[in-house]
Amino acid sequence: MAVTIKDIAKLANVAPSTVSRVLANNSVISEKTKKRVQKAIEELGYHPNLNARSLINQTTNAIGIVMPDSASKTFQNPFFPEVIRGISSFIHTKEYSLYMLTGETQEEIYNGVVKMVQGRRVDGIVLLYSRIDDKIMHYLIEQDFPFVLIGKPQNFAQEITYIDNDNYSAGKDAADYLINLGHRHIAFIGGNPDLMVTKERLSGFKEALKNAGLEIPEEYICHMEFLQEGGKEAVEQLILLKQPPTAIVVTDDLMALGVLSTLSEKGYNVPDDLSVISFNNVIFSEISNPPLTSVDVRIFQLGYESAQSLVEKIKSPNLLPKNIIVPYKIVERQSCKTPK
Amino acid sequence: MAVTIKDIAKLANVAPSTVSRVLANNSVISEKTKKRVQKAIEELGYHPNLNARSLINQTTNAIGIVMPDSASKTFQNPFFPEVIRGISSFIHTKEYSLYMLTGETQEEIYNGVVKMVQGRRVDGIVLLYSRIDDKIMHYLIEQDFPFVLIGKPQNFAQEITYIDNDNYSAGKDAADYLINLGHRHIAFIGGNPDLMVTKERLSGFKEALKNAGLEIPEEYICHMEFLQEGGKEAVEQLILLKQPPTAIVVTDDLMALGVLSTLSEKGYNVPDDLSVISFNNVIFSEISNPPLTSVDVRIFQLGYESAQSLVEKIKSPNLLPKNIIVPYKIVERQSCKTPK
DNA sequence: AAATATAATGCAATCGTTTGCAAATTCCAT
DNA sequence: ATGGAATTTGCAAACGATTGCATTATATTT
Repeated sequence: MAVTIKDIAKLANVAPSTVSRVLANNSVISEKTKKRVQKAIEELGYHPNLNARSLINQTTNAIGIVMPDSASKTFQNPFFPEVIRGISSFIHTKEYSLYMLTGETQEEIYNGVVKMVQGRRVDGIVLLYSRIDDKIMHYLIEQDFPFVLIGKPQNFAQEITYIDNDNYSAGKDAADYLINLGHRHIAFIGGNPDLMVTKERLSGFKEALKNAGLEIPEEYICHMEFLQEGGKEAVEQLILLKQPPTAIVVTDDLMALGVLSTLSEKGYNVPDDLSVISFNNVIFSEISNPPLTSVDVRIFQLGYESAQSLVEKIKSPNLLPKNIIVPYKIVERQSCKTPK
Repeated sequence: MAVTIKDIAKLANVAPSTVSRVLANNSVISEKTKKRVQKAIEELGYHPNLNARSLINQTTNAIGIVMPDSASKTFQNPFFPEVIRGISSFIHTKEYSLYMLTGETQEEIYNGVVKMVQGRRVDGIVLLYSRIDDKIMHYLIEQDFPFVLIGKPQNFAQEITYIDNDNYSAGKDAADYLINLGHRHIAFIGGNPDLMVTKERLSGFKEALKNAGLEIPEEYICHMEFLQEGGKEAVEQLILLKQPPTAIVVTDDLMALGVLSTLSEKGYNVPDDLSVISFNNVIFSEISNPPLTSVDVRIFQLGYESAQSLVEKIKSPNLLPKNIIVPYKIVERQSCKTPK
């Protein structure tokens, strides 16, 4: 049987309440008994039962992180370890711990979230994605449960604390980058169109082309899975067009990898025959062949800041929502070039 | 205020104990009241408070996963997301949830572990690494707390449930692979020498060279960080030797990446000037330049099986320990070749 | 030494469940 | 109708902490 506060009390010859107070470093306890109790704690190797504590305090000192659905696929994307790293890094300074929720379907995750929330397992939640019309987000709002969003919410932007890049501008900049290189036929390969990132980057992309007076044939816009295979499929379609693009904006490095390898299989050279720019600048974008020009969105910082905002929000629930926009930067490598 | 079992009881006009029993689907409750209670639960959107439950049941339905120290670095290695994916995938079928523990120093993690364990936050733990003389493992053994190890324990192998590859043989096979290609000067770049993986792969490596009657100059054995930089440093030392190796065994793909890029910086061609074989076969090993010949250790399966063993162990604590050896396979790509 | 003020401790209720046991209800046979 | 068994339900004590309030011990003043 585990050692409880009562055991300490008995050993130190005080009441449990006294022990509790020395644990809380309550100043009302005399130095003498404080010492005595601490010795007992030391001796028995006591550690408070966190469940009991949570029960009475209505607080857990844990935060939950919710991954997008089909975790089994999505976790392959180095984006996620990197955000988590950022989150971890912050919460560690605040003595919070980390609950992780994954799942294959949205339904499964939704159930996990209500269990977490109503079961009082965590004090707050960070959503690692922003999906259009997301049931989970609605639920959290309705429950008035502390949460922050990595990404931009579709609605209620004023009422939600979120951490994001300016993905619209980033999409625009990426496209402009290619336009400035002289490209006139630029395609877009995006991930799940229900995700706000995809949407935003796409509208930025379109805006840039429009400003430059360029056409956007419908077939130039593809939406695929956020994985290598997604990139592969998209490329296979694009190169069959009568007027294939000379450049592609890809919304995710992992997809870009698929693009690259498929292109090389089919005998195309990047960047000589086709330029590719992508997003996230994850660890392997510099080691691909050729190294990818990619928009660095500072994933770690997204994670770190989101955790920070969440903890703030937990501590002061009626703080006003805030939005943090993390800067991005195009890091140029060797996958883009002026077209022939 | 959250809705509790008492609210349900009041609404359904029964005692809390009755509600509890229908929740547990206790057969002693009549169909009629069961229906009534369920309706009330539905109506108020009740979900049990998990802390209260844990407190009385002495069980949490959560497992903890413990990362190696310096999480901020180590998490960059795709090995970890992939094990976690395996773990997640299993525990999801069992309605367990996931606690994640990271930290910069071993001390920090140790404290996290005792907090988790004594604080009764989790029912069991999976250690994602095996370190020589690991304080945390000793603690878990001493506390008789359910845990499993990914990797091979240094001692007590009989008393600990662990999931591992046969890293000794894998190291041997990797070296033999190079030997069979005709290499006579083979170096070894390993990660932290305190980790059992490193140790085992190294002894396999040595055995192979010994059997082939090859020398192993001391400078041929390097121990570095499990990161790209580690690979970089090692290479810089190796190429300065009067007799530089013609092939290298690297114990981790990420390090191998550093090896590859450094080699190419210095004007060496892989595999023409130097062969490289590494371990883990993580996602990017096929997209590096050149694609890496790597020993696939089935990371996902390591995770999946470990979770399964842990849950078994939690449910039947006096089950005998067992060891699961997951098969590995060398997947040949383009980083190895017969020396000139 | 008594009265009062102050500091230190303890009592007991509480958080939201579960569960052994007692009490109440229903059922059936007489 | 009545007794007794079988079926349902409720009471109350846990689980291990925290905390407002009462109480006791100590210090201060007269």
